[in-house]
Amino acid sequence: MDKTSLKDLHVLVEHVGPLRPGTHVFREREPFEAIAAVRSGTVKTCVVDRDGREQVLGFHFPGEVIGLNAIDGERYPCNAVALDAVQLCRFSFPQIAVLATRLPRLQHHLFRLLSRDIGTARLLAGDHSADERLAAFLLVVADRLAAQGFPSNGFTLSMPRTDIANYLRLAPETVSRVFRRFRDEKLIQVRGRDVELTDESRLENLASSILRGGRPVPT
Amino acid sequence: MDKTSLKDLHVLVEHVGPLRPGTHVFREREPFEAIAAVRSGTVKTCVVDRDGREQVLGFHFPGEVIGLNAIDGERYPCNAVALDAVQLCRFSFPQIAVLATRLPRLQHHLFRLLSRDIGTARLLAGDHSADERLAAFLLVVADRLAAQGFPSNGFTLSMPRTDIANYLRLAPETVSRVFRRFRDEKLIQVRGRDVELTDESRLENLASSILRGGRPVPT
DNA sequence: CGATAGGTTGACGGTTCTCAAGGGAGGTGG
DNA sequence: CCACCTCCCTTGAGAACCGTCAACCTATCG
Repeated sequence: MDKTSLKDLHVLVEHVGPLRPGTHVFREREPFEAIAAVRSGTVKTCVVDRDGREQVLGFHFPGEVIGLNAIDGERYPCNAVALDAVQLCRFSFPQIAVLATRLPRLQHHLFRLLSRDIGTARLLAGDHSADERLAAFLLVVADRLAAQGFPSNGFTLSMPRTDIANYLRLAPETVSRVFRRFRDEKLIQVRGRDVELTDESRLENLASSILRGGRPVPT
Repeated sequence: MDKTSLKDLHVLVEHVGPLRPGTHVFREREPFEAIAAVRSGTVKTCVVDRDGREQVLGFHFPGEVIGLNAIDGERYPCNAVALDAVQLCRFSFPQIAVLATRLPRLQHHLFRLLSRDIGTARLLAGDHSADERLAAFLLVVADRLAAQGFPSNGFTLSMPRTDIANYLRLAPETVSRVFRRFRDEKLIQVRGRDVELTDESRLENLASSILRGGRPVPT
C-alpha cells in the first residue's frame, strides 16, 4: 500500500485494546460496520450451532484482517474472541469502501485479502488424517509467527488444545495423542503450549497433501 | 446492479461456449485474467494433488461467478471444467476492477461476491456424518436449481457419483449406500442421476447442523 | 488445601474406507 | 439387431482410524 492511502487510512482507523482474553471483538449476527486488523495477540473466530456446540473457524495473528466475511450478509457470520491480550485497528467498512473507489491500489488490496480468504479453508476442507492436519497446522502457525519476527521454529501456542482440536475437526484426545507421537518420533518438542519444530522436513512431508507446495496463508 | 453498470459491463463481456463436457474453462496455475459467470450448464472446480488425486472444490450453476479466488495469487488456484454443455460470460478482471472504481455499486457487488465465497466452504469444513453431508448437498443443489426456474424439487444431477463423493469427502461407495438408504426411508426418489426430494422437511432436519437455519449459497 | 480447568492416557466401539466383485446403460462395430 | 466394451454405479465383507467414555494427572488460583 502506498503512502497516500496510508495517510488516508490513518484518519479512519480506530485503535482498540488491549483486550483481555475472552473479550469479543464482534459477535455473530451483530450488524456489520467495520473490519479489523490484528496488531498483536491472537483472535479466534467461531460459530455456535443450535445445540450450543462451538465450531472454531480460524485463528488470526498480527497482520491479518478479520470481518471480511461479513460484507455479504451485512451481519457478522461468526464470533471473534481474543485469546490473549489483543490490540487491533478498526476500519469502518463503508468509509474504507468509499476510499477504495478513489484509491485503486486500496481496492485491489481489499480484493486480494478477500480472495485469499476464499482459498484458506482448504486446510480443513480436505479429508486428511489427524497426523496430516496437525503437521500442517504447526507449520502454518510457525510460518505466520515467524513472519512477525519470532524465532523461526520455536513458539508458544496461544490457544488451548480443545480449540486446536475443534479447529482441525478432531477430538481433543486425538490431538493429544498425535502431539505425543510427534514427540516420540522426534518431530517436535512439546511442553504444554510451548512447541519447537525439530524436524521440519519430515513435518512438511506429512503435511504435503494439504499444503501442496508453498505454504498458504490461512485464517 | 443498476442500468448504467449493466451497459458498461456489456462492452467488456465475452460470450463463451457452448463448451462440451470435459472442456476446461481455465487451468490451475494459468495466469489470471478473467472471471466468468456461468450462463447455462454446470462447472466443476478442482485441484489435482501431487499424487494425481483430484479434489473437487465446488460445483457452479448458472448465475454463479468463478475465478474470484485467483485474484490473490494472480494465477488460477484450481481447474474449472465443464460437466455438461456450458455457456458463460468472461469478464476481464483488470477492466472490471477499473470500472468498479467508477461504479461504487459494482465494487460493492464484487466485494459481496467475494465475501460470500469465504463462508461457502463451510458445507465441507465441519465434521459431519455422511447422511448430513448428502442431505445438505441435495437441498442446496435443489435450491440453486430452483432459483433458475426448475421444478422445485425434482432435478437431474449433472455430475457423476464419484464427483459428488469427492466433493463431500466421502468414498463413492458411501455415497451410493446413503442414496440407497435415503430411498429406502422414502426421503428421496432416485434413478441414476434423476433425483426427487419427497420429504424435504426430514432432509432439512438431517442437514440442520450444516445449514444452520437458512440455506446458504454455496460454491 | 481444595477446587477447577486443561491436558493426558487407556479401552472400546462405530462410522467410514478399502478391497473385491458384480450389475446396468449407452455406445460402437460386426 | 446383437455382442461387446467401457464407464458408472452398486453391493458386500473386513479393517482402520478416530470418537466416545472414563479415569487420572498437573498447574494455577483462591
